[in-house]
Amino acid sequence: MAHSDTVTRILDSAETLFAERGFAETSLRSITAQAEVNLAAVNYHFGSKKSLIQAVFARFLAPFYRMVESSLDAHEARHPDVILSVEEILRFVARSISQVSEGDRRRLAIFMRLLGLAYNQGQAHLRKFLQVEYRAVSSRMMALITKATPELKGEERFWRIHFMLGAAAFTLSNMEHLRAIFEHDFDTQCTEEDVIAMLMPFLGAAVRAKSAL
Amino acid sequence: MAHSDTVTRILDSAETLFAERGFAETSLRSITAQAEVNLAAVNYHFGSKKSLIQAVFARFLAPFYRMVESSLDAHEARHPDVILSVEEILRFVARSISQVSEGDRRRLAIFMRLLGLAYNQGQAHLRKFLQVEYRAVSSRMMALITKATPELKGEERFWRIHFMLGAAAFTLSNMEHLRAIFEHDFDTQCTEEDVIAMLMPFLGAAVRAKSAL
DNA sequence: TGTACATCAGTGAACGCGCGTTCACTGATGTAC
DNA sequence: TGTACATCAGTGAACGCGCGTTCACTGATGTAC
Repeated sequence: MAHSDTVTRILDSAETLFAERGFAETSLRSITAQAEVNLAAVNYHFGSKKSLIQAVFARFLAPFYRMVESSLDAHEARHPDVILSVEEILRFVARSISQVSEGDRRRLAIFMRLLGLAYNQGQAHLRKFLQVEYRAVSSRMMALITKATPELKGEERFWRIHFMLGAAAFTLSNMEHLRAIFEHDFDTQCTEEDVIAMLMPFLGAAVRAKSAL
Repeated sequence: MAHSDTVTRILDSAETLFAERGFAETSLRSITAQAEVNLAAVNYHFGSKKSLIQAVFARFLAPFYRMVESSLDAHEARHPDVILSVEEILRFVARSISQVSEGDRRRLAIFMRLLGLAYNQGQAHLRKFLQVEYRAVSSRMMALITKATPELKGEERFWRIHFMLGAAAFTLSNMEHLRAIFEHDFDTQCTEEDVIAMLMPFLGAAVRAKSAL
């Protein structure tokens, strides 16, 4: 599947529309109409709607993960044996995200919405896709978080990681809508970067909370 | 709309299936088949699928909110002028939830899934329904949280409330799936109550984090 | 250099399916006189 | 007490629509001999 102009235009439109409406609510007809491309071209190039969803995801995730890996490698080469805090780990992730999606805010919303969907029942194909394709990076992240929180039992760490994931996925995937509410309530602008800057100490403090067990 | 047996059976089936699959993925045909009821009965009793969704939601939410209101009233009568902490507020909510959904775990998952959907674009009818029907309770909760966190600026409190909402909505709406992963990873059982017990100190510490501003 | 064939991106129209909704209808129960 | 009518829960079948997918086809480009 060489990246012809048609393929790129389909991916661009799918990215925008998925982010705006979600997956089930976006028809192939609306994607191909916006891309000014023939309806059948999606099935010709991608085979199915499911594969298109995965392709949209992969186009964002592959460079993102490469970025995380290489910046972690660089850091570990410079500072071997240094144990990162949760906030520092999150900052690595956030920096990689903003580098990969530079200039295009929607990509972050898509990524997070997909993450949310992947955890929903009935989207097993996405969950499987994620697990298989990106096992390496996510287990590296898990190992770092484990080092950063040695006082937590494994069970509680599991849940806290998912609480963090939830806060991030919910907030970022609904970013546009939440910002609209915010601007209505407070009559102030608020950028995505502002929100992420507020999210990090929130999660950092949360993960260090005294255990409930 | 008197609560005939048919109405109750439709609501019960819709509740189960919505919780298992989500709203868009659940057809009226599957609901009426499980309820052993005629397909047309949904439109006869509820008018439309949207109204059915709202009715399922209302059946859970109305007693839940009544419970929160009355237990807050009782508490304020016993201890006037006492300022509740965020954890205590959350405990009031959690207690009301488990009292309302007693014996039926699915109801919590539905409630949270709906909350998540309400914040998604394209589900404007749900958002509006929630805002209109339950303005009173949610503004009372907001006022309590504001009292509990006097050191926060309004803007940051707004975002932290939504971070909390996200962690709770994501975790609880995907509870069944997350517990399946957990049990696979750790070979241990884990109840919904256990997860909620872990979530509360997590959120309490998070909301008290030092401001990023 | 010219011809025959293969490959491949893209197309237009149609297919079958499942969906939410509608509608004319039934049969039981209640009400008026 | 009996009859005529109204109300209402529920039904069976169909409607129209939008969906993802398929298929026979076109036309351009590359390749073999």
